[in-house]
Amino acid sequence: MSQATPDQALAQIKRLCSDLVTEDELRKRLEISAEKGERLRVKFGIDPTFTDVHLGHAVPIRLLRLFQDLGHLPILLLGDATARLGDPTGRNDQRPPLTQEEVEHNAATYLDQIGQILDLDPARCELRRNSEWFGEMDFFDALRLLGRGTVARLLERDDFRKRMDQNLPIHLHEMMYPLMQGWDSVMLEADVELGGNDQLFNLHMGRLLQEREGQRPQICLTTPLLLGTDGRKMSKTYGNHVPLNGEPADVYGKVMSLGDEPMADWFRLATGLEDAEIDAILAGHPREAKGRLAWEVVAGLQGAEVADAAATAFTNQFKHKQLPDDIPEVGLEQDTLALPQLLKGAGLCPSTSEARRMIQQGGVRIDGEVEKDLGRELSLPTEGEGILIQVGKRKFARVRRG
RNA sequence: GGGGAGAUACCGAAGUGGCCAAACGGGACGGACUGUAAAUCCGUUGGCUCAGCCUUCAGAGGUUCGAAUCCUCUUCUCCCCA
Repeated sequence: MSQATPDQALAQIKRLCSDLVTEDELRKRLEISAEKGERLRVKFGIDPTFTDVHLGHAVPIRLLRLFQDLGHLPILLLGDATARLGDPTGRNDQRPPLTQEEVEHNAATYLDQIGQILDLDPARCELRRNSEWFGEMDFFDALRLLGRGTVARLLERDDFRKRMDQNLPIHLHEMMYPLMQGWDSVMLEADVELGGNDQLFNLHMGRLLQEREGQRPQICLTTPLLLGTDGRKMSKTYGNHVPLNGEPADVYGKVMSLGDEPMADWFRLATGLEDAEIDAILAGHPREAKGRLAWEVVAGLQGAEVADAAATAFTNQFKHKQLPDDIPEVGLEQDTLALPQLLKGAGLCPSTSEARRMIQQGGVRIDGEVEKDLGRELSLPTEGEGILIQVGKRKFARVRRG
């Protein structure tokens, strides 16, 4: 058990919270836990429907970590059963159902990434899968569970409501999700369930079902949404996410491409810094603050050394306009070829049309010199480092024959 | 089972016989500037052997000199009624 008093713990938890149902219940349960020396069972579920976990997903995981540090028991629930049905959240389209193999693969990848934040030691964390109980359920059990919900109640859910308004499809099995998620809480006898901002409804369902089963209803905690680099909700579909397993340089760069306004949120939700320190940083120069933010994010995932290296590389490349250290080398089969073809062949542009645009807009450099001639023919050297080609500020390659 | 509405490029959304490779907004990309891959401004945003050509507006046919636009069938979605 940690040294924090229940009140201190509550304050730390609330700092990362958007909704808390209810604060009184949580306080009481923290007090009882402290008295009896019992760990609270804190559930967080994640459906292994795709492979990348991003910084937005990390917010509830950080909160889970906080509970762990406060001496409670995180229960990481892999929704392998729910994942196999397809995931209705996020986008308005349902995701295709996955095979068991895909689910297993995703689950393994998830654990790797989550392990960067949470201590997965079995003594400190319970790892469960909801196929444990859903795998055993027969159709009649399922119907009984479905009977616990009503259409009107389900339509209260924001996501469903919106789709109704936009005349978008809602599939029948999607109605199962809140119920399944709620049933997970029953089976796990959760004291607390965490989730993103959009999960509040599903979390409530857990309370409801637990009450009906004669359990103490869980406390629902949602974390604020971390916005993506473009200010919209962070999502892989928008391409505005920062993947937890991304290249350090890429993660660092993505954080640097953030606007100034969202920095405060990012500091609070994506780093482990204290409020006072964050305020001090934000009071300084925005450029320095963002650099610190990027450093903290990378360091939090990969450690201080990696973060230092990423910071140095970034400064060199963008402030001092130096070449990056690791420029990919590409070998092409032709002796000579026109510039647009070369850019495409080297993988610097997806099409020759795109390549031509880049050239015309002055975004292409050959050995450091801007080249605007579309018809420029280049002969590739067979030896040595090759021709240095640069497209925009971020794409580099050394090209030679091979 | 009946009636109605709809499917447009990465996303949202115009267009309803030629002036449409398709307005506009977002995103993305390039350039300038800078405090950074911030902000702002300018530009680009189907492909190609690129002043020309080729393939796109859910899919398949058809009408027409000419179709994203009209007709038929198919697939999918939404609404109303039963």
